[in-house]
Amino acid sequence: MQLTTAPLSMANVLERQPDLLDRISVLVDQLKGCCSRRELQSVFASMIKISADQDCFSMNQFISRCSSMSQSDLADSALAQIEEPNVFVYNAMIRGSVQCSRPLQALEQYRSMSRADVRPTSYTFSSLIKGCGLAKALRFGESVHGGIWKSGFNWHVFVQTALIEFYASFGGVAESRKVWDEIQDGERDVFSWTTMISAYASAGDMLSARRLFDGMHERNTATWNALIDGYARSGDSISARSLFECMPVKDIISWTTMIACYTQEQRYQEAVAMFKGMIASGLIPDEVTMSTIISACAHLGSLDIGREIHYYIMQNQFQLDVFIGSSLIDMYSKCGSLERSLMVFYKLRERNLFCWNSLIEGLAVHGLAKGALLMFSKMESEKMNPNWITFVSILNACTHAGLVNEGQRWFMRMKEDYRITPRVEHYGCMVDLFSRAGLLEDALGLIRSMEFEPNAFIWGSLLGGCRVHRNLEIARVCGDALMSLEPNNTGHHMLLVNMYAENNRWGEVVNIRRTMKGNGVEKEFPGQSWIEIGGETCQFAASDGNHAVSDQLFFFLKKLDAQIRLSNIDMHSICTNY
DNA sequence: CTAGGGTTAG
Repeated sequence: MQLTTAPLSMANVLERQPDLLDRISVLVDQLKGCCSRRELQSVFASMIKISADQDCFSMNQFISRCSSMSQSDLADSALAQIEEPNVFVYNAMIRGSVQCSRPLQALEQYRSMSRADVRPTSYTFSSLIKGCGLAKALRFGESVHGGIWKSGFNWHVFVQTALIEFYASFGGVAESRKVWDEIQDGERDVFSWTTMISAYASAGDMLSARRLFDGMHERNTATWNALIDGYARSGDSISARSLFECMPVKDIISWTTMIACYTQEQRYQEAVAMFKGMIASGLIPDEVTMSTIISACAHLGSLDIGREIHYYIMQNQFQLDVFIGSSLIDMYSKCGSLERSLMVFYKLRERNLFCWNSLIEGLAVHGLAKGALLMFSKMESEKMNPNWITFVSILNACTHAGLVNEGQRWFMRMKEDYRITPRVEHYGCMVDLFSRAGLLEDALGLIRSMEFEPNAFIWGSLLGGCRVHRNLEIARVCGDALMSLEPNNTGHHMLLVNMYAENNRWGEVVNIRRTMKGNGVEKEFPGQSWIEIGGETCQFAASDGNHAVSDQLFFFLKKLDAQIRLSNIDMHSICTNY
C-alpha cells in the first residue's frame, strides 16, 4: 500500500488535534530556552510529530532561534520542510542568513521568494539590503532599490535607513544623502540620523558628520559613539576624547571606541589607562572590549598586564571566541611566551584565519621555522585557506632560519598554487631573505624586477645586508634611494656613514653629513622603547644617559646590555666552532 | 525586525 502525503491544511490538523495551539505554544516557549543545537533538534522533532512543521508561525519562531544561535543549516532544513512558506518565514530566513554572515544565501532566498510569488514587505527589504552590503553586491542592491520604488517601500524609514548604510558601504555618501533627504520630516528618527552620521564618518567627511550631529535635537548614546568613532578613525583622537568627556552617558561601546582609538594611534599606555577607567566606572567589559585591550597589551609587550587581563577573562567567564583567541595568541607571542600562545590556540573551539595567522607569525618571529611550516600544513589539512598575511609570516620564518631555497619555493608556490599576487611586503621578505644570506646581487635583481616602486623597508633591508656582508657598491645604491625616499631617517644615513668610515672614504662621509645637515635632520628623535620592571612600564630612548632615566631603570638596562653582549660572544663562539 | 565598538600583517 502506498501512503499519499497530501499537504495537511492547518484546519485539517486542528480538527484532528483540538489542543494543537496549546502544544505549539509550549514548543515555542521551549524554543526560547534552547541553548544548544541538540535542544533545537529535539524541538524540531517534536514539531514534526504534531505536524506543526507546516505551521508558518511555529517555523518562523524556529528559524529565528536557529539563526540567532548561528545554526543556519538547521534553519535551511526547516525551510526545505515547509511546503508553502509565507512571507514571515522568508523574512526570518533572509534576516537569519544575514545574521549568520551568509549574505549570498539571503539573496538566493529572496530570488526563490519572488519565484514563489510571495510579496515582500518592509522587513524583507531592510534585511535584504543589509545582505547586499555584506555581499558587496552593488548592482544587485541597486536593482533591489528599483524594486523598492516599485512596491512603494521607498517611504519606509527602516528601508531607507538600510539603503543609507548600503550606499555608504560602497563609498557613495552622496547616494546615502539623497535617500536621507527623501525621508519625510515626521519620520526621521534617531536611527536614521545616526546612520547618516556614520555614513559621513566612514567617508572621512567629519565636517558634514559634525554639522548633522550639531543639528540634532534628540541624541542617544549610539549617536555620540558614532561620531567619536568617526574622529577616532580619521586619526583625530583629540576631538574623539573631548566628545567622550562631555557625553552625558557613556556605555561600554563608548569606552571600547576610545580604547580602540588609542590602540590605533599606537598610544598603548593610554589605551590601558582607558580600560582601567572603564572598570573603575563600574562598567563590565565584554568580548569586544577585551580583544581590543589585549591587542594594546600585545604591542606594549607587557606580559604582566597581559596575564592580568587573561586572568580577568578566565575569572569573568568570557567566551574564548576567535577575536579574543587570536589577540591572546598574538599577545603571548609578542610578550615572549610561545607556550601560552599554543595553549590558547589548542583551547579554542573555533579557529578562523586570524587565529592561525597569529600562531604562525608567533612561531616565525621566534625563529621556529619548522613549527611555522608544520602549522601551515595543519591549517591546510583543516581546509583553512591562507591569505597574503599568512605568507608574510611563512617567508619571515624562512628568513629567520636562513632557509633561502625553502623561502624561494614558498614565494613561487604562493603565486602559482595559491594565486596570491605578491605585495610589496612579500618582496620585502624576499629581499631580506637574500640580503641576510649575503646574496646581495639576487636581492638587487629582485628589486629591479618588481612591478612597483620599492619602498624604504626594502632598501633598508638590502642596506642592512650590505653592512653585514660588506658590500659598499650596492650599499651606495641603497643609500641614494633611501636619501630621496626618507630624507629624514637618520638611521639609514648613519649606517652608510659608518660603512664609508670603516673603509676610510672620508670624502663620502663628509658628503652625507652635509646633505643631512642641509635637510635639517640631525635633531631627529632617537628610537624609543619600553621595558617592564616590577610591573611598571618605563620608557627610554637610545641616547638616554643616566640623568634622563631613573637609577633603577639605568642599572637594569646596563645589566641587560651586559647579558646581550655575553650571549653574542656565546653565539659567535658557537658559530665559529662549528 | 533597523543603528554604535573587536583580532593577525605593515
